[in-house]
Amino acid sequence: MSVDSSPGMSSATADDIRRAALRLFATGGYEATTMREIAAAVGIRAASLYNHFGSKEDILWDLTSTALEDLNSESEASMATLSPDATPTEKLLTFVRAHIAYHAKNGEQATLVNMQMGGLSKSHHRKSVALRDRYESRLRSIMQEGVAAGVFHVPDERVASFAILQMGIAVSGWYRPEGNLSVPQLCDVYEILANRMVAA
Amino acid sequence: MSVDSSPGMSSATADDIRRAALRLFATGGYEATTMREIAAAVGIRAASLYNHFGSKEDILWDLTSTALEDLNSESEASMATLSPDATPTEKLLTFVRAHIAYHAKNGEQATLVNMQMGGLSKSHHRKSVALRDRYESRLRSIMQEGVAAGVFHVPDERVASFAILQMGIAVSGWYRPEGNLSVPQLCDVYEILANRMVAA
DNA sequence: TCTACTAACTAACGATAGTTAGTATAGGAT
DNA sequence: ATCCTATACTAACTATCGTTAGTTAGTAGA
Repeated sequence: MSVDSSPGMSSATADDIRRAALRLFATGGYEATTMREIAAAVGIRAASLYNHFGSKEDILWDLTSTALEDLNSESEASMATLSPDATPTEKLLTFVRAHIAYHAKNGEQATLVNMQMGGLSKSHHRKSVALRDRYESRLRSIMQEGVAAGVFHVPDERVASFAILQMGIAVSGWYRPEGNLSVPQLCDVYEILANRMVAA
Repeated sequence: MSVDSSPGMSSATADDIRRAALRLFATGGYEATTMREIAAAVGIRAASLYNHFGSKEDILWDLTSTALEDLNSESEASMATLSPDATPTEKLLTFVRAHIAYHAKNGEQATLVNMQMGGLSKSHHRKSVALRDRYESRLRSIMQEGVAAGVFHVPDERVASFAILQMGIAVSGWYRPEGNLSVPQLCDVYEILANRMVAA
């Protein structure tokens, strides 16, 4: 028995399972998806899934934790490109650009995180919420910094943060790369909208 | 056998079932909620639910269609208060105010519509999507009118519409009436944010 | 060549889901 | 007083779920 389960090393079959489960969970929901459906999408039998993952919830947790860690690390990597004396506006726009880019390029992962976290065990759910909070608090800090510096003027900094986050998260629900907007163009649009929201 | 099922006339027990199912579906998800759980929340046995609704999906459809019709009718009622020569800005702010008020006051209904429509039958799902599209297209029209009149300046009117819709929908996920923001205050905040998004 | 391991298979288990059948009871209308 | 309807109950059915057991074919290393 091997049961990779860890998002690090993994066989080709485990990756096939991840891909199939991600698509099925995101489109049909975690509870509504059966192990037999996942197996059929991969081309094996349901019992063989247990050679790669310990349980159905293990697959969900694998996908969820990977998605949240990717989101955090891509966001942190973007922010790290800024000079230490960047203005709050520069920080905000950089955050928004990474936020939009992730949600445009990883629609299924984002959908999973935003709609299917209820399928996780209590312990995994707690860890996921912590990762999500860590991500969201980064925007809250930027917002507070801008307000304190007098360059952002928002009626309520908590509400404004949620609004910016959520309009980006929604991108994962409708954006299609084959449409008439490229990802950089989409990021441009949201940079403008976010910038207007905080400017007096 | 009576099986009211229609959102019009209904017994007190049917309303109890609606309330319990709404809460359970919204918090735990449709697929993850069992008929026995709903029944227990009402204080009856699972089989007795079938005196009031034909199936589990019937309950979901009852709640979903009611929610979408309420959303549409409240929005239309708000727009009807405007004079015929109202400006695009007045129309936008009126739409946003009703949008936010509904999502603040009806968090569970909104959550249901936004996350659990996948549990509906194909036919009911089609009707729900049509109702939702009717709602969303009203904002699109306002946006187009404002852009055509030269008073709105948005980088992409489709994206801007989605952004305004979604930042309001998200309110249903976090707003609590016992917090430090009243519904009118919350509407004020979002009026400002939406107004800024379309103003050059 | 023998061995150990991976990963697939078939078959089946126990639990639980939505649902139905049949029955009992209370209250209003005739 | 008696029917009738509404609504509750108990009991059970059937389907399907996630999961386990036991087995087998292929493969890399000693």
